[in-house]
Amino acid sequence: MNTPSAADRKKPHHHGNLRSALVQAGIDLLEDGGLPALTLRKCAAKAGVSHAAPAHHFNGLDGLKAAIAQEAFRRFSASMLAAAEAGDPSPRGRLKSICRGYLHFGQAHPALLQMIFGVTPEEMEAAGAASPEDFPGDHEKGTNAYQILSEACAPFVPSGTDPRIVEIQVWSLAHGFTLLALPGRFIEGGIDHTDALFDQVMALLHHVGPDAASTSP
Amino acid sequence: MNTPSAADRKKPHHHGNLRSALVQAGIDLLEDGGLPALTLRKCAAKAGVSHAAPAHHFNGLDGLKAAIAQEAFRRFSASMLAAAEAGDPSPRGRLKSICRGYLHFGQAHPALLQMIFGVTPEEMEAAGAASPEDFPGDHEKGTNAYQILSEACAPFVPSGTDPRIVEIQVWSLAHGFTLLALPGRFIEGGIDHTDALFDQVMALLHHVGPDAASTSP
DNA sequence: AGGCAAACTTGACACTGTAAAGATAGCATC
DNA sequence: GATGCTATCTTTACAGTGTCAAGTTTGCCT
Repeated sequence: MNTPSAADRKKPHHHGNLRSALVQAGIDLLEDGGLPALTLRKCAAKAGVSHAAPAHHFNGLDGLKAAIAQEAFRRFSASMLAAAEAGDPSPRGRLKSICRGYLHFGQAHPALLQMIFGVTPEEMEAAGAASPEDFPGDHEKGTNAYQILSEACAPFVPSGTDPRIVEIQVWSLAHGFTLLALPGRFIEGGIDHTDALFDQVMALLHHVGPDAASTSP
Repeated sequence: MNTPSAADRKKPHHHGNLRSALVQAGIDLLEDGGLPALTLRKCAAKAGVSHAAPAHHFNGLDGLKAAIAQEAFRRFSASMLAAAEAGDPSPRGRLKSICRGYLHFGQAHPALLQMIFGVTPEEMEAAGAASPEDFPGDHEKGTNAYQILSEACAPFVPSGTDPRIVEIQVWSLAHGFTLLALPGRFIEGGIDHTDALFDQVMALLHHVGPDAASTSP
């Protein structure tokens, strides 16, 4: 009662609901301007409130960053899920689609990806989460990015082995390539060229799983 | 004249050579305290000079960050080279040693790795380099990290294919895992546990090479 | 109606990067 | 050797940042 279930819909007095407005403002700032453009005061200005208002909704700048990372993670998960359901429904096709979605999200929203995977322990603590596990919310349905990946990897896990091995193989490959191919970074070339290279690199996954070399995609 | 061969030993008047002292101070700051602890003024204080001194040696904060990234890249390369020469000299052993060196450098110096691969175009421009290619210096010998990796990958490149495919496969896998296994991030467990997991994940590389890449897509 | 807590605002402070102008030291030239 | 010159630093100042403490408003609850 005194604490109205925290994550419940709050009905703030002045502003409709500042919290999500500030998060969206922060994402906007972030998308054009990168990390250094994300500022408490600019977010406040963009939302039309005083410069100290964000500090009450989030636990300082770290809290805002964590909240933005959570929202970005939500969009990231949705993006991968959409890519999975739009592509080849076969197990291998689904896995490829997810990895492709991973890459494309990174190309389209580099700052958000940086936010998701660059969140520091202090920022997570500022958001109220102690361990990285329970941090990115959305444990409920299959909307968590790691759950999506995990389920897509399941058909390729050899019986009797730890599923996390295959998962991390896939995850590392997609994550590493996506980061290296970020605009202006270490892998040059346009998006189309990067896409072709990505396919060739991801061919390594043909050898993942029990029926590895035998099945043809 | 105006630029006395740039990288040459300068003989500053007051301080021995401030430039490298500032870079080292920045690395120290970075190693304990992370990115937000890296500050022009703190570097200056640590080097015993005025707070505005660094701005003349580097092109503002971006230039200092770029210089630190270059030095970190140099150490990173040396670390991988040392790991390669200390381990199994067989082609596959050498490749594994390099990847292991990649991981261990990330565990030991997370902030430096973040610096190396997080350097932005603006920072590179502030350092005088226009494209990411010519940025991290040390093109001369085999001391460049990418050259080291490239040479280690060479035995596994199928004849007639682009060497960069295998290189990026290996690079993405090692890079992705290293970043995900950074302390306090997404892959939990102690260093020993992480090492074991790393070996299992890197087993994917058993399928890299001429016979592997011949599979039809 | 009265109080009360949450949602903001206002004002201040320490710290940051950056720029302009002044001091200092080594070097070259005459 | 004296003179000037240039790079190296220092000093001073300023705009912008996050954060804290206090005040003000607003809506809800008793």
